[in-house]
Amino acid sequence: MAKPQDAVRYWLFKTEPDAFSFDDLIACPGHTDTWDGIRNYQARNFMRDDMAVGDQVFIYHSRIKEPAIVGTAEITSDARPDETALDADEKYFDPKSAEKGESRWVLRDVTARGRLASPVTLSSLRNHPELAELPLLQKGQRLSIQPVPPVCWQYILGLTELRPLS
DNA sequence: GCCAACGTTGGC
DNA sequence: GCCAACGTTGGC
Repeated sequence: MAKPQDAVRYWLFKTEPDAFSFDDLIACPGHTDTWDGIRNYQARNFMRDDMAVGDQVFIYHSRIKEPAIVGTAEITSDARPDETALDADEKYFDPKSAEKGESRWVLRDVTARGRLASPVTLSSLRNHPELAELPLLQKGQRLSIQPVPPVCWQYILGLTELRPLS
């Protein structure tokens, strides 16, 4: 019997598609890119401490007319320092990290795995009492990286077809 | 574009 | 260490 810490975990990553969309991730070599720019301690701690290679991720498009989960991805690297925090030309430059010469933020590689046949919108998620525990649906939450309870992961995948990428 | 919710900063 | 001011997020 697998120990709990060996279990695959599930996550939800938000992104604003105008800045970086699921299709942008797919367009990367090997469907893989670094998930950088996380500048919130709780989100960082999830990424640094609680994820493992092989964990599964919903990619969620935020700040658009119909926010929605659009695809899945997989964590494909360990955490490493997010050096974009040290570069004053970067959007997510962090003066405090630069001052120390050491980034306090981390990133991981993420690889796109499958596209949802139809996006599962935020408003549709709210229609399912089975998803009451999903952090995304809690009032006032705005973490860009959130855990997804395994039961919710399975339930959401049951709402539409997942088409694996070649 | 508005604004509620929430996180961070910095003076004291 | 408190907390007011400020900045950001993200649904609507």
